[in-house]
Amino acid sequence: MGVTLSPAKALQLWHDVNLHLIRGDEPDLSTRQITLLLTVYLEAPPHTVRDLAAKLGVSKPVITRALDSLGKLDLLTRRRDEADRRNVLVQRTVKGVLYLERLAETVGRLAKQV
Amino acid sequence: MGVTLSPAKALQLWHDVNLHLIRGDEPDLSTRQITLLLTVYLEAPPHTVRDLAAKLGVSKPVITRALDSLGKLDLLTRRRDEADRRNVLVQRTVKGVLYLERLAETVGRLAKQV
DNA sequence: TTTTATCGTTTCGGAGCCGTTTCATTCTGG
DNA sequence: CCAGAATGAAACGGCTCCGAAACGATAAAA
Repeated sequence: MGVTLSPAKALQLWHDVNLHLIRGDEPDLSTRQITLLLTVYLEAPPHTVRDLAAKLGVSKPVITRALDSLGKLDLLTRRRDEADRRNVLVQRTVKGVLYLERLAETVGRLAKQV
Repeated sequence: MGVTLSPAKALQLWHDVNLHLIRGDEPDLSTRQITLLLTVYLEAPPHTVRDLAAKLGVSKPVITRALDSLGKLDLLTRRRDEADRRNVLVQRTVKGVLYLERLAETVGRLAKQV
């Protein structure tokens, strides 16, 4: 349960992954965007704008705009909640799954090299 | 040599650390800025603007501006190279050391919880 | 039904980051 | 000594992000 990571190796891993993200062709996601994306994929639905804003500790417009950006990239999608049409439900996409699979592979591979 | 990290744990770790960065009071650093900061602290000096730009795969003005931003935060500092006054040498600061120590502690602690 | 509350979006003004191009300073080789 | 190369910074235009406040749509309460 849990992985032991010395301070030096933690920094090296953080450096290597970020460097990989910079050098890659993938579009750059902000810290808030990647955290939002991971939250939707790691936690159980449903995900509303309000809930996501609270979980991330940011304002609702930040979520709305991040959903705009991530939606354009097909990494997430929105749907109206028919049970309560005030709500918007945030859902996963195939491209989002593939994106995070690549990210997980990268982190895992670089951790092994540390 | 190296740490084994399953895909699920890699994503959870990436999520947790980014969430911690968002929620913290620390000023948000861009991916390029944090990578630059880590490069200076992990690799041996001297560090010139040109070398750092090449290592990160970005243009020189990106480095110049990142140094402006990180300099305002006292995380890095500039000094003229007296041997070749065209060069600027990027150097570490006490605040930068402390900042990265905190980051390393955070990554290590959250990795243990994964 | 009418009023109140909730939800997500839009608007507004401000700030930061980006790449390209241009520039001043400094060094180097003929 | 002087023309050319190298270095980092500044200027320019474009894009994105941010929080606060105002807004319409929907639901719940009175």
